[in-house]
Amino acid sequence: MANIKDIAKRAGVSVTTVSRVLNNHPYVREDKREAVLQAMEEFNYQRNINAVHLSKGETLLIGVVVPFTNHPYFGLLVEGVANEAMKNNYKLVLFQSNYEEEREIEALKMLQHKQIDSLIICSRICGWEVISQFTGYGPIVFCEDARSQNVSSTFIDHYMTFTNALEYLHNKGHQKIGYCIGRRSGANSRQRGKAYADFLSRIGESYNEEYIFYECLNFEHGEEVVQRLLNMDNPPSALLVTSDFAAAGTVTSCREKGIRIPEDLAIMGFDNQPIAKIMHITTLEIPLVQMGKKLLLQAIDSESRTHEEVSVKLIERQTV
Amino acid sequence: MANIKDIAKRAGVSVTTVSRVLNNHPYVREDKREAVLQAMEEFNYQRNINAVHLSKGETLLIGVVVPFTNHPYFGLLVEGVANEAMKNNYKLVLFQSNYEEEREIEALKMLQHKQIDSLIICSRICGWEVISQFTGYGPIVFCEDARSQNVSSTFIDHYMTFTNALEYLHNKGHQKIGYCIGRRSGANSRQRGKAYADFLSRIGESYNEEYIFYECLNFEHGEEVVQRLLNMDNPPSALLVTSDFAAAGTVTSCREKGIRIPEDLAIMGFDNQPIAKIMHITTLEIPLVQMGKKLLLQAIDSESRTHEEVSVKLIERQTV
DNA sequence: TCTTGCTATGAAATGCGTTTCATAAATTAA
DNA sequence: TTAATTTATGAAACGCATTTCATAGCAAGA
Repeated sequence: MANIKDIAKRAGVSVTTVSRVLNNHPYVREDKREAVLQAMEEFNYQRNINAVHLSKGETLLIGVVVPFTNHPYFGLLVEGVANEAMKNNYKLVLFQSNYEEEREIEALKMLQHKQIDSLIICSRICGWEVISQFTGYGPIVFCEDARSQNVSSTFIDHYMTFTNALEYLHNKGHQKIGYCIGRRSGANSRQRGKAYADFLSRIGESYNEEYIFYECLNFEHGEEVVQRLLNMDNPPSALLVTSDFAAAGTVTSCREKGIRIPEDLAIMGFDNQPIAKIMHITTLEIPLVQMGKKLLLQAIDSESRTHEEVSVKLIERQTV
Repeated sequence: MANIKDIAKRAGVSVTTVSRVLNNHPYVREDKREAVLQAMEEFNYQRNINAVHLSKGETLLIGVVVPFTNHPYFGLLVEGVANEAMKNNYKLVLFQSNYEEEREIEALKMLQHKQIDSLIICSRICGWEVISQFTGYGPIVFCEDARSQNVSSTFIDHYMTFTNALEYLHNKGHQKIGYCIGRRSGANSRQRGKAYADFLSRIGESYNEEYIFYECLNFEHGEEVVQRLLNMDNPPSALLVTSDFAAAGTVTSCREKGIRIPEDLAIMGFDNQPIAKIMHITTLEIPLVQMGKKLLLQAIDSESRTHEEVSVKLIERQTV
């Protein structure tokens, strides 16, 4: 394959001039520019991106760490990131972590090695003490409240959101409220857990471990929830389900088992995915695509560290 | 940041020796190896990946083109690719094409520029005359029958599969059968369309454009299908829905509208996603994760071009 | 003792584009 | 007309690791 030198020779100019043409720098006489372009055409010249990267020290590649790629929550988030990346001429390198710390570290190391320019971590696993070792290598952006860290973040105030949701159910007359969540650990889960505990003590209910359902990520997990519900002596009358798909699964399974919604069980979803609309699920709208966009913009801004809070909106439908 | 030269100087050896240590080449005396390792430790040496790429002419990056990232079909497929990529020390560069030809070409150009080592195209848009211009730059792997092309592929015989599914419904007593599909064009859609037309003429039914539903990708599209069904004078008695999520949406919507399944309408899904199991949807199991794995293995095999046919399995449940 | 062959090591070439620096030529301002 | 700019261009340095080639030392086999 022809390289810049061949083009220069062919066009009768220096490599510098070719580079100027390549990068649209000024100060190239029109006839020389033409000659260069023609030579490139003639040799079907392709510039070696790796040489460009080496030279410029940047790759136009941005890493995105998600626990799963085939989850609707991260699907929408990544879609938002991907759309904005496209607009800004960046490409995405996808890391599926499966919530394994090692995978996240691999991504951080790619940042360190400058194989990617920045890194977006959608659901952090590593502790901050690990993350902080890498902050010097490029922007790291989080999808959680990271205001105390030297990184950028786009986040939702999960404590407040969860509190509001619980209050809403309480105002609708529910006293026994449970919730379904994706994972036990994680900053977001912790915030929600705290909001839940605080809420319970405020309304004078005791904390019932049985009312919390973990690993509720997808449609299919709704079935397990209902199964456990059926085995309870004193089941909750309302459930906050932190994923519309899990909520939809729960609703579907309830219908099958003859549990009336919202009479026997009120269900509130999260995200406002299309499925929630179709199934008339009351939910909290989280602007995932918009968040993805913000995340990417923060990722490509290597100058400043910013924190953006995004607010959610209650969508009232028929399951509460 | 320290480079290989600094390390060499510090360890009192040549850069070649450092490179040997770096790449586990033989012929380095133990004490020198130690010295190099220590120097690397001391300077917290990170090798410049871009220099490695430039030098080696490879990137350990594989591109994956999907129309949407947040679609369960591609979600599972990419998961399969991602898992296998991890095992083989490759990373993925994700291209969301939105079925725009230009996006696919961008990916092909990255292959051409050697920014990625190979490319997996999950749902081709460009014509073969375009693709063939890029086959010389690295392996391009397709998720469709591409036996006639100089590329690798992992595919399903959609003609046969669709035919079998139609026969199955026919054997169950259905004469008026319609189908829902993602997009109008595309190799797979065409194969299915042909199977459908051939089937109709075989059973002596006339082709009814109304019985074909396009843009059926997700749960929410099921509702539209049912809406259209309700407006028909002579609706089909069975529907082949080429996505379990769309099938699930259809089932849900039918229940809401009082259409009994399978009595009034038989529904057969595709993929055997978890949602199909929960909702007892009869479906055709497509081993997406396994296909993803095969795709990746083909992508990293730069020597040979192979074609692997994958077979599907009928999962009988309650919607037919 | 003389080959042959392996072990060990480094200099230099290679991959390729960008950017800095120096210089020359052409304008514009004074 | 001279000084100050602006325009135009190229040589060389730079980013950095890999790999080829040459060489030297040493051991085993003939």
